[in-house]
Amino acid sequence: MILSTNEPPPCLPRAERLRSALEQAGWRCTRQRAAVFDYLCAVESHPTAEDVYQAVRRRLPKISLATVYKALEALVDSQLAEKLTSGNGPARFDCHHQAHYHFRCVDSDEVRDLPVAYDPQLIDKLDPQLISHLRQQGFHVTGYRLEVLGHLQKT
Amino acid sequence: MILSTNEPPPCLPRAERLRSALEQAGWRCTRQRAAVFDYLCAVESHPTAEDVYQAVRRRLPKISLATVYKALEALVDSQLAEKLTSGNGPARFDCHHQAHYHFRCVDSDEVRDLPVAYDPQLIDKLDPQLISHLRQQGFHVTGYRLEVLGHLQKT
DNA sequence: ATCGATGCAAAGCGTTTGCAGGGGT
DNA sequence: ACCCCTGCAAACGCTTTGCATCGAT
Repeated sequence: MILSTNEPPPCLPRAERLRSALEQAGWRCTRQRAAVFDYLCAVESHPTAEDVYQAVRRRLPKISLATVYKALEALVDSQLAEKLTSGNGPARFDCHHQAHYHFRCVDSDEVRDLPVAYDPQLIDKLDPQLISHLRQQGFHVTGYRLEVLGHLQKT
Repeated sequence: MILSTNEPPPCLPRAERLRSALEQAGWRCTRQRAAVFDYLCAVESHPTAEDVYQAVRRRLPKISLATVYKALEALVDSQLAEKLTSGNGPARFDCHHQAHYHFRCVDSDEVRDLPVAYDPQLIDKLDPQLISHLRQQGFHVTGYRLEVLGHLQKT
């Protein structure tokens, strides 16, 4: 969430946050996973697994695409990253751990974060009875996902 | 949109609506496409291409899966159906032409329509300046997509 | 009669898996 | 030393494509 300024500051440096989150989820902290995480944190866009592979290869020339996929899986499982599958093409990955919204280009499938505060109550605002109404029908609501769609001018 | 009662009544019977929409988009109206459309309109759930194939096969035993994919493409292109790609598995298809929201089961990837009125102004309500702000940065907003996430109890 | 649509099979793309060897704890 | 992780290649699931034939207009 870009504009949000009242969030707690990151208590741990990135490397420590990575290690503790991975280990808490039962994964080891390896060079490959650190390189994938560093790249994800460094870019504005939300790259595909192939994008990550091409970038990380410059630092670790022997890394394989399968390892990138497994590193991304470990990061997602450790809640350090999110997997975005709404488009037609390959999945995209996002390391911003605060809940937030996305803009998606319907032409290129590119994704960007939106500079708008995330509203945890949005579903209730649509219809205050929706969540309890759904629960009665066997739907247990855990969250929601909002994507703004449109065209992103190529520059 | 299940609960919406103030929408215009369908002016044309389903078969005519199908034919005119397909032809307007430059597609022919064939038995296979009609069978796919009829099935999509008949079910509550949002089936995958494979689901459609298995169902339509009972009416047209010689239809192929490739034809189902091409029929679905024609229906989507003719605005008679929508392709839902947000999950991890195969795409799902939806023939309800009114804009609406979905519930998605994070376990099974099943999708259902939500009985809540679609709000065209929702993005403005999040932040009245968001759309013009995005336009200044080269993002041209055309719409949005909202999915409620949760668990759907198996019955 | 024309030209798009069908059905079949093969290829395509993104992703996952099996496995032998390597590296983190 | 243990066991997880890596890198390679092969398999996988979903979707698209090439092509000869069929069928809608």
